[in-house]
Amino acid sequence: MEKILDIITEKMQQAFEAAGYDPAFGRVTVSNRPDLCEYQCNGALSAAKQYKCAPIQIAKAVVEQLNAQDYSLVEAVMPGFINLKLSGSFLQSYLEQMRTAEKFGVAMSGSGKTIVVDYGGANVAKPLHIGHLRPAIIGESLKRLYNYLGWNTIGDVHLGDWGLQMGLIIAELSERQPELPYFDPDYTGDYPTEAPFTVTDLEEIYPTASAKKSDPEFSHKAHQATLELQQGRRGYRALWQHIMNVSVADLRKNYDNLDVHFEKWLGESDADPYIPAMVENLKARGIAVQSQGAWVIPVAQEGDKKEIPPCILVKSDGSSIYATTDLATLVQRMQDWHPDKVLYVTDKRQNLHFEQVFRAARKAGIVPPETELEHVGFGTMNGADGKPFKTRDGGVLRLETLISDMTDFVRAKVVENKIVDDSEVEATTAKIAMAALKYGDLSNQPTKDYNFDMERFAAFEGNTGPYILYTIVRIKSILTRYGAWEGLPIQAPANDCAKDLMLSVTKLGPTLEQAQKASCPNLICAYIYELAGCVNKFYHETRILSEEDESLKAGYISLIGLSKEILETCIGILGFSAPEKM
RNA sequence: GCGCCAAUAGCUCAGCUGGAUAGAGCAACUGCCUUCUAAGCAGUAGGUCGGGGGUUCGAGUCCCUCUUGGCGUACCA
Repeated sequence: MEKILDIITEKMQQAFEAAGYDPAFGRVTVSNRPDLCEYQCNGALSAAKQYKCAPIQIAKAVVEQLNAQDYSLVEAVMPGFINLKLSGSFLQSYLEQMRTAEKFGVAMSGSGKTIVVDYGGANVAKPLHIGHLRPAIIGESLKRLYNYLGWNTIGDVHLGDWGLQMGLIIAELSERQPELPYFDPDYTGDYPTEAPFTVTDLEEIYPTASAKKSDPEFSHKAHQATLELQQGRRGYRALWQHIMNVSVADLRKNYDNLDVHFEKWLGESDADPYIPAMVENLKARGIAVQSQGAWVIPVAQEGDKKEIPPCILVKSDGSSIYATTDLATLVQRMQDWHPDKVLYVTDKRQNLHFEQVFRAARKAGIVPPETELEHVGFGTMNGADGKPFKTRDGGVLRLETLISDMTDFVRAKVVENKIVDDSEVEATTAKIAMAALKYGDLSNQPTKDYNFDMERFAAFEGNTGPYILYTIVRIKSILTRYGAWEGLPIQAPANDCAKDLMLSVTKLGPTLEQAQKASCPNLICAYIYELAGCVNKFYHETRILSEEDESLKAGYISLIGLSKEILETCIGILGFSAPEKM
């Protein structure tokens, strides 16, 4: 469906033209003075200079050309604004179209296109910690958004399973248990099927090893192990497989708990087979050159404001680096999936890295010009005090712990409210906790740092996930009492509250479109907060079930039913869902 | 050093290619439950939009500069 703003902008442009002015001035925007009007056009103010006359004269002339039937208000006011209010019948027919259309008439801009969303970034051998929350939540949400807009979406967790961290673990293990056969280069037998460690062990081994990086001897050992692993040393590969098995099972469980699901569980290691041919090719074509002992792809361009270091393809010790695996991963993705777009959701500190990789990928011809590459760099999540999130003893907080803390906090309130049966407490709690957590994160601009404040996010009032859920639950309660409501047609607004609600409903399409364009799920949060506010106001001002005029009542029901559907669609895109009661 | 980003109410944040009186939430105070879930609604109070210049009929928004903070700056990811 065409957006309302486009419809009335078109009419405004025609009016400008008919009045003898450049139609380009006819852009209409949502009003910033809702007390005066619903939509406004400021074009007469801009046009005044060009036509050397008072803006109000232009505005008046344009207004005369507009068809008053479409609006309940059309006026030119000083100094030259054109104020518009839509007519009730216009809104009614627009909403009725939305109600009956596929996906509420939202334009399927991604129809026939494929996008790869690279957003997990979990490292094998490390449990998910607080730092993995944002990529998971934001990535999942963006993926669902693209999917809603018609794209074929492929979410790839892109495990960190091939870099130095693997070498660090192997080196640490070799010091702790040197007697294991994995470390005996002459060993030719089969390796044990059982891993010599558990997830819990790994959780302790990696940080210990990582802390030892400053020790030159250990560091060298870890780098050496990384190289040998990548070169295929048998024992190391076997050990690596153990780490993978133990770790991935745990990661799946944790992502499932977050309701985050990947279509592909590939990792850096899966890109490895593509590396040798890619490197040889780039060397042969002169795209990769030697520099300071390494093979690099120069990516500096004319007009760079800063010096962009070259993209390192092969380190001076012969091993690959994250740029190598990212490029090789692109080779694999282009070859297997032919995406129209590849979207990376990682910490914003990797901005430069992706700039280098993207440039290198273009230069090397790995990614054709028509395939879009985008990096969504999100900000850091800090503690409630604004400082980096740490546990009391200074460690990194596990994601599991964070979720269970949030769950406990919410459960206490659910129990206290006594609205749901004992048997439903856990399921309801889980939904509310997920809403609190995800909405709390997603309602911030992705690029900004923000403070994670559990009490604020899980608060049952204000701009929070639970508030949105509560609004939905209230509507559901009425709809259940009313009975079958799905086919009821939309009616013209009965009062101001109804009209505000209807106007808000029409903004679904523009919101989703803008959120996708800007990679900003927070726009969806802001939208449903506004929509929920309109619903609650309407709910408060209108006796719905006790309305005696059955026809009027049916109109109310139809309107809140549509509102509910839209709210649920939006929270589905954000990655959570509403319970029946709360 | 160079580059990127941020600075708006006591706190956490919006502010859509410059436009009318800078908006929410929390915290504070005040109303509204014999009526569909008060996890709600309505209202009061609170801001030299970091400082200073400039462009413009008009600047939180654009340009310059300064201050403060965060981040990045080839062999970690």
